[in-house]
Amino acid sequence: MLGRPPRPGPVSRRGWPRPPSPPSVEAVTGAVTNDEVAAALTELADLTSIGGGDAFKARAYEKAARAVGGHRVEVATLDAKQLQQIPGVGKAIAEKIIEFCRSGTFPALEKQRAAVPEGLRHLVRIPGLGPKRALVLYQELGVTSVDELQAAVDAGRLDDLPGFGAKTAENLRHGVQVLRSSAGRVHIDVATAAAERIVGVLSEVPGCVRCAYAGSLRRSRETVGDVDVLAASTNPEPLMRALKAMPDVADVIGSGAKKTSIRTTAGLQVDLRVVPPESWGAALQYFTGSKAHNVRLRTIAVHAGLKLSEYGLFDGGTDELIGSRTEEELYRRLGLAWVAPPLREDRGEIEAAQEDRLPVLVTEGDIRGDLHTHTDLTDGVAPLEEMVRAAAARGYAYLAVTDHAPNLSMQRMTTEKMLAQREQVRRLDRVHRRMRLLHGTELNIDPDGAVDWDEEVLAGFDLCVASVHSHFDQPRAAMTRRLIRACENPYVHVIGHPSTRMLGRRDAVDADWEAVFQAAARTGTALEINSSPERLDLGDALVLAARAAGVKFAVNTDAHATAHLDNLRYGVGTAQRGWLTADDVINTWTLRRLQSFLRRKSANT
DNA sequence: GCCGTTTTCGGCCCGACTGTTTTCAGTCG
Repeated sequence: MLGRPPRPGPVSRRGWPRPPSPPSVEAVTGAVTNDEVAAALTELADLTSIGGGDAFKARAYEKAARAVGGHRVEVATLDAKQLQQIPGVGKAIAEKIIEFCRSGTFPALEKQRAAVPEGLRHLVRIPGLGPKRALVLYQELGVTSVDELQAAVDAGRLDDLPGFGAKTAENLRHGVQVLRSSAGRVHIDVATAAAERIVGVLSEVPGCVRCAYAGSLRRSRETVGDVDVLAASTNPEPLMRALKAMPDVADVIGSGAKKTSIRTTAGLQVDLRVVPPESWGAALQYFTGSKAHNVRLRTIAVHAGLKLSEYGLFDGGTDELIGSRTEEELYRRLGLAWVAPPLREDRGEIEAAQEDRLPVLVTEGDIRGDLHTHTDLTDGVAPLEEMVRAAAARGYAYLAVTDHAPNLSMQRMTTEKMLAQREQVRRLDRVHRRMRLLHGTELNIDPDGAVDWDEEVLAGFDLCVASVHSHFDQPRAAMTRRLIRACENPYVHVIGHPSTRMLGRRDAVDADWEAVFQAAARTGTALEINSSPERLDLGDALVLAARAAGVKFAVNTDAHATAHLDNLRYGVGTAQRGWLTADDVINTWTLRRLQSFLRRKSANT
């Protein structure tokens, strides 16, 4: 299918996670998750487009992958007929899914894997490099990995390649850097899923007194390099054995009496430490970090004539144990209130804990509704009724449906479709007595800061989110003006994913954030904390700055499927890292207070 | 490969930007 590259040699297969083959124990026993099926279909889509296959076929696989990934029922439990009820899944894809659930792979996937070097799939993750040019690089230069691309760029081997000019080479160089800077780190949802699975298994091991994950994951960092799992037991051996025996362990990096390190098939490193039950609090505190926070704590201990380690808090002179069983005890003995893990970054939390003025952080339970969701009217995968049902099942008091507006033309939204949806929303609102449905939209902020539709149409929405979806490279002054003008629009209530960063793929836009925050605060425009694990936008540092400027926030999921509503926890984690209380977050408010905020916006500006 | 006020083929996500060309292909959202 592909032309042979001029430079023969073994194809590098290092570095990229791929579903286990032969199938894992889980796959054979039928416990294949929707995410795994979606990953296989996505891989097939990628390989198809890179291999120069039918673009529409690739798109069909992609669409099916998204639908499966967001499907509320485990597809492993469905038969062919039921599978074909999922939009985008027909006879052929249903067969592939069934075969995948049975054996962990299927013939079309294996055929593509054999035809396309695996590294090429990773090449197209470089911003600005798509399947077409990745294929050219492979066929003409034999490039099959990011490393080889970097070498080819550095050696000037792209210069003679038609269609690759100096600017392209420079863009690729920068793209490789962006990709590299995220190397080895995984998104928080992947790490959380792995950590919870492991904690679940280890907690069942006889002799396990306590088990939890610590590290940056417990602090709700946006990405994590590895997962730290902590267990308390007087008998570590069975715990170590249980971890090494888990089905998705790819290799054991090291294993001893106190610590075992493994790498999962997804390429994630997991460190398990087992401590005596009486050291639990000290160990949990120590392994949660951050390093900077712990350095401060140890300094405080030393000044008090004490010594703090992962084994406990000791008298500096006599080495007598003063405390070690719980974190609360340790902090109290050091004269501090217990500090919630997301705050432990040495960003003022030590002083606040000493003076007993730590914020009461917003929690997932405080959230009363989601203000940014999509349906299959635009690029979501679930129909309106399903999204509404799923939100109601979460016990929400309100839900805003905010499909894309016409200016994002790929979504083919029209005023007619929007008005028809509004009728549907009003009708459903009468059915769901306990949950108020708000009809909203996600407007597109154009390069000048203007948005879709005229005032008359905009005035008909209950709530408008407005977001940047293009022209990310505008100079700082223009981008700042653009965002401020969006804030000044009386119909814009929330700025969606304000920095537009994609973790590991795209940097935040360049703007004078201080000026933007002041505009948001002045105009009563909330800034979103987008809970998608690929965004988490605003990020914690900007949240801190915005809060200081008096900004209010909306922690939304931007759900494109019912399952995405569960991503809320990650947005809340970021809000906590930004020191936010429930009062800072408008979607913790009662419907009445929220509506008053929305109305005041129009009056203010 | 999916889908259908169209019933079995022919369309499917459209428009803009970028860098490269000299009229356009590739990429992105």
